[in-house]
Amino acid sequence: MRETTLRDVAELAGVSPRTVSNVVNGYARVTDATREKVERAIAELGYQPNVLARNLATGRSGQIVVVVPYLDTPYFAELLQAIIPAARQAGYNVLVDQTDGDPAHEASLVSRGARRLLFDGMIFSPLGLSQQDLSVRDPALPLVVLGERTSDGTFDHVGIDDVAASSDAVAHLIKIGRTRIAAIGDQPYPTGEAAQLRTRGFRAAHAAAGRPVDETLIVGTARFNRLDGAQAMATLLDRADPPDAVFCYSDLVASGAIHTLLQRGLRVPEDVAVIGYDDIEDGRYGRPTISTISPDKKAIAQTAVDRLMLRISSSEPVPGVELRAAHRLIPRESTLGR
Amino acid sequence: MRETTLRDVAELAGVSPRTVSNVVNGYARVTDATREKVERAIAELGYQPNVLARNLATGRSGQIVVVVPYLDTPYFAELLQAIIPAARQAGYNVLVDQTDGDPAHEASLVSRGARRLLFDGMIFSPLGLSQQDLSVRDPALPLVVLGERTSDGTFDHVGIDDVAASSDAVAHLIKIGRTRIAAIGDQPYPTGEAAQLRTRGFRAAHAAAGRPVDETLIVGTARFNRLDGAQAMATLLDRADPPDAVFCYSDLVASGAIHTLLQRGLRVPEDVAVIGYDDIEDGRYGRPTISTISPDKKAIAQTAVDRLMLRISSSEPVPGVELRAAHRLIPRESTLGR
DNA sequence: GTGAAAGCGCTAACAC
DNA sequence: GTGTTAGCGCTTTCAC
Repeated sequence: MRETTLRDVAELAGVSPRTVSNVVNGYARVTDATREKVERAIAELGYQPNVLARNLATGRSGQIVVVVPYLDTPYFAELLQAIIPAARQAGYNVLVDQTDGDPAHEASLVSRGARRLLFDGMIFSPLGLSQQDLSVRDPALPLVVLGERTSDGTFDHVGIDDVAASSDAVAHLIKIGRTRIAAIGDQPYPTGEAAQLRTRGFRAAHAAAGRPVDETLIVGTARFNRLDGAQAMATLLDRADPPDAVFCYSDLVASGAIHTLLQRGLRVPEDVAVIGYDDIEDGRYGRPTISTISPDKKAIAQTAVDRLMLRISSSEPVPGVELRAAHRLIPRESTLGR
Repeated sequence: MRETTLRDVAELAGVSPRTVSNVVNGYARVTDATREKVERAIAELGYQPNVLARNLATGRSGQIVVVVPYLDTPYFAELLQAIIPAARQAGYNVLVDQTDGDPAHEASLVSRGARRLLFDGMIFSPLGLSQQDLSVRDPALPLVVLGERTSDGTFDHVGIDDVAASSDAVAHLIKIGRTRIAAIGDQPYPTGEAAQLRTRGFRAAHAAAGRPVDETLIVGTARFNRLDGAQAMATLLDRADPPDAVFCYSDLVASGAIHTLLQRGLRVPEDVAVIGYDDIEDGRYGRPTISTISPDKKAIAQTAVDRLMLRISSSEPVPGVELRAAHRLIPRESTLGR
C-alpha cells in the first residue's frame, strides 16, 4: 500500500494540492470552510507530509549539526543536553558530530562539502582549529561558534567572559589568603586560545591585587583532562617551593590535580586549595567538592540556537556578534573546606 | 550561480545522466573509458551529489537516530562517542535524541510519526518504556535496543549479561571477606527491568556462596544518579546494623555512596567496600578509585551498528536476536584499598 | 554498457 | 483564496 500523499488529500477534500500545502504549512490565508474540509481529509487518511520531498523542494533539511570535540567530556555533554531541546523547540532536529579535536576533521565540517545539504546551520565548538583556520569555512554556512574564539564578524560567537571569569577564580584564591598560586592548563600556541584567555585572567587577578606573577607556576597541559591535571600537579609538587593554591582550567583538570594531592597525603584545601572551571556535575559530588566557575549553560545553548535560527531564516547576511552569557563563582570545599 | 547537477556533468562528459549516476554510485559496470570521462567532468565542475534529491528518490535518509535517556550521563555519553564513528564508518549520519526517560516521548519516537523518514533506523536505550510498551513501535522501523531489555523477536538487543556481571561484582565482595552486603538501585516495577536483573545477580552470588540474602539490605532508588546513591547510603548507615560492603547499580550511584561514607568519617574500603557498574571514566580518577563492572562499550556500539545496517539493508524481515557483549570485573581501590 | 524518461512528493511562481 | 503546473536533482525501470 502506497503512502498517502498530499495529492490524495487534495482529491478527497476536493481541492488542489496547493491548497492542502497551504493548510499544512499555514501559508496563505485559507477559508475556514476549506481548511476544515482539508483537515478532515488529512485526519481520515492519516496523512503525514513527506519530509524528504519537502526538503528537496525547499532546499532545506530542517536539521542543524552540533559539533563538539568530545562527547564524553562532561562539559560538552551537558551543553549538548541543553542545545537539543532548544533546537527541537525551534522545529529543528540535531545531528551530532565529534571531531576529537582533529583540525582536518573540523575543517572538513565547516567547509561542508558533500554533507552540506544535510544541515541548515552549525553550532561549533572548535578545538584543533585556530581562529585563522576557521576562515576555510563555507561562507554560506550559518555558523555559531561556542567557547573561546572571537568572531571575525561573519559568524556569531557565544561564550562567557573568560578573562573576567578566570580572574574571579584567582581573586577568590587570593581572598582566602593564598600567596603562591599556580595555574594548570596554559597552551601558548595558536590553537590554545581558550587557555590563553584564562592565563590572562590569572595575571589580571594578580595585577589587581598588586601581586607579582611567578611565571614558573604557570604549567601547560596538552588537554584539559584529568590525567593532564594529575601530571601537572605532580610536577608542581616536585618543586622545592610548591604552591598553596591552584587555578585549574577545567573541572576535570582540577579533579586530576586533587587526585594527585590526596595521593601524596596533602590536604585540600588546607595544604593546597584548588579551583576549577566549567561546573560539571561531577564537581558537586567528589570529595572534596570542587570550587568552580559556572558558565550559564542553558543561556549559552538558548542564545546559540536563537542566533542560528536568525541566521538561517535571514536572506541578508547577518553581521556576526559577540554574545556573552553569565558566569558565576561557586566556592565549594576545595577552597573553603567544610 | 546554480549548483552543478548530475545533468551538467553528463553533458560535459557527453554521456547520459544515467551513466553519471552509475559512476557516482558504482552501480552497473561502466567502461573504463567512460568512467574516466565522467570522473574528469566531475572533477572539473566540482560536482557534489545533492543528498536531498537522492534521499527523495531512494526514500532513505542515510541517517540513524540514537536515542538515550540522558546525554549528560557519562555512560550514555561514552556509548554515543563509540556509536558515532561506527555509524559514520558505515556511511550514516547520527541524529541524537534524549528522552529524559519520558515514556510518552520514547513511545512517540519508536512509533516514528512525522519524523519517520528522517532516519532509516534507530538505536534505542529505553528507560521509561517497559518491554510491553515497546510494542507500540512502528514494525517497519529497523530497531536495535541497548541495555537490559530482552528481544521479543522483532528487534535486536545488544547488552551484556547483567545477571552474570552483577553476580561477578557481588562475588568479588564476598571474596574479599565481606559478610553484610547491601545492594543500591533496585526498582521492583515494570520499567525497572535493568535494576531487577542486577538484583537477580546479587541473589545469585549469595546463593552460589551459600549465603542467605538479607532482604532489608536491598535498597531501591528512583534513578541511578549520584544523589540516589548518596541518599540510599545514608539510609543504610542509619541502621543499627549497617553493611560492610555495597553493590551499586551504577558508578554514579557508587560515587554518591562513597561521598556519604567519607562524609560520615567512614573509610572505603576498610569500613565499607563499594563496587559500581558501567566503568565510566570518572571512576578511574576519584578517590578512592571505584571498582566496577566494565561492559565492552566499543563492542556494544559496533555490534549495534552492524545489526542495524543489516536490518536496514535487508528486504526480508530479520529475526531479532540477543547479542551479548563481554564484560569484566575491574577491582580498584574502593574494594581493594591501596 | 548506455540512453530515455518516468517518477519520488512536495513547494511556490504564476494565473485567475 | 484557490487552481495549474513546473520544477527540486536524483534514481531506476525499461529498452536498445
